[in-house]
Amino acid sequence: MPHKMTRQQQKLKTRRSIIDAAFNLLDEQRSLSSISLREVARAAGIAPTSFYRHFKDIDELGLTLVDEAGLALRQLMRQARSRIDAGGGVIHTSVNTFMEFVVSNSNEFRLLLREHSGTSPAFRAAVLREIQHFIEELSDYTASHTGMGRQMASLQAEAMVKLVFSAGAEAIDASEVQRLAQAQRLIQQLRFIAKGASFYANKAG
Amino acid sequence: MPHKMTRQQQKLKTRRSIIDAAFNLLDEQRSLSSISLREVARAAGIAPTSFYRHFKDIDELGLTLVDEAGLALRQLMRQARSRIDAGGGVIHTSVNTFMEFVVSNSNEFRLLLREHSGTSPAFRAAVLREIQHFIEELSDYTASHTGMGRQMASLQAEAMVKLVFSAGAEAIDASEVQRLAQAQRLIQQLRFIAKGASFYANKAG
DNA sequence: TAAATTAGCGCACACTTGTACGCTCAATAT
DNA sequence: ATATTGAGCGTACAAGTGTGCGCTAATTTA
Repeated sequence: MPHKMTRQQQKLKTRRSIIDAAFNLLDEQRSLSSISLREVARAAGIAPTSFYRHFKDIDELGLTLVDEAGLALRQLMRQARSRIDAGGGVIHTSVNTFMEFVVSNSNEFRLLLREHSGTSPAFRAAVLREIQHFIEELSDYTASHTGMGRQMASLQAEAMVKLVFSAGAEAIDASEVQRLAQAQRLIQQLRFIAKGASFYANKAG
Repeated sequence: MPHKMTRQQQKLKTRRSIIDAAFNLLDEQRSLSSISLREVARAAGIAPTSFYRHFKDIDELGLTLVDEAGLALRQLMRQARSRIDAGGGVIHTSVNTFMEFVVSNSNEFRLLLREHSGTSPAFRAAVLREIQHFIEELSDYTASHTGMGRQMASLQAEAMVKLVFSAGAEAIDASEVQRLAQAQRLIQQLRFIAKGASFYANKAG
């Protein structure tokens, strides 16, 4: 029973329920471009026209969702880094953390995955920014921890992130045991890259 | 001026115009789930209801498109193999061939790319089959040409194919010069994997 | 030649969609 | 205490959708 609420608080609460409703609609069968304004409004418990009090478009809502999902992803990265510093292999820890994210925030990850190759240029660009961010941080980490040249580190990080996302795409529909097997494969593949990159770094800079 | 035509020929011709119309609708802004039956019919120059004489669903048409795109991809693979046998590095030749495909069959590739992480489980499965096929052939090739164990070859092939598809996804929206730079990066990354895989293969089998 | 088949069409129907417009009525500002 | 604001609602409309039904006209079969 909410006792009192300022107007702004109430508005924020409604906005949140719109966002949450949209996320819940984004299950394995729906994408941003296939959910309608009315559908979201219905799920959020407001009139269709009230939607406009919060977002000018369905696209504006979509960008908000991408941002939120990207934020969750960045939080994951921080979490992974702290675990690494606490011990445990870099690759192993990162992969496990990532897989946890895919499972526990599956709708968020699905959104990023889908809109990465979706129909909206704006959404694609937004997701790409998130991934670039991801690559950059990993690249910095690698460069500073291995003394590898920046260009090599960047190549390695890009390849790794792409593999991780691909694996995540498969993991999202997989069972627990399939996911574990996939994680093992991924870890080995990332080691290929790490090994190969360090080889070429020592050889040709 | 077509002089005469059997009924079957005429029907096949109409079917083809439906398929072609659908492919043409699948530009950078549209996906299978966002094109409507009426839209396809309009583009094909037939009445909406005539569509049903050829496909029971829009989904049935979708599966046909995925199959056709996959077929084009397989033809590409054959072409790449023949070029390899004629000399030139395996990786280099494969990447160039693939990039050519992405450019000259961009709508087909886009279809595969998009439906790979799309909303329809049936489409996803269909695309996955095509990719698995791709991986398997590369895996066989690697195993027989390097004497590497099947499991290692499979891991390597999977990683390579995933990287290639990721690069293709970026190449499709890129300019000529960007594409060339991207191809260079990809080639180097594939070398990482090849090097890493052969290292682990010699070490632990 | 007569009968059967069938690709393609037009009409109709019940829905869903985005959004313009004007109202209410509670929270805020004056 | 009074005036203003603004979140949320209901109504309405034009446009689009998938698809059932029955017709035509030409090809195929008998």
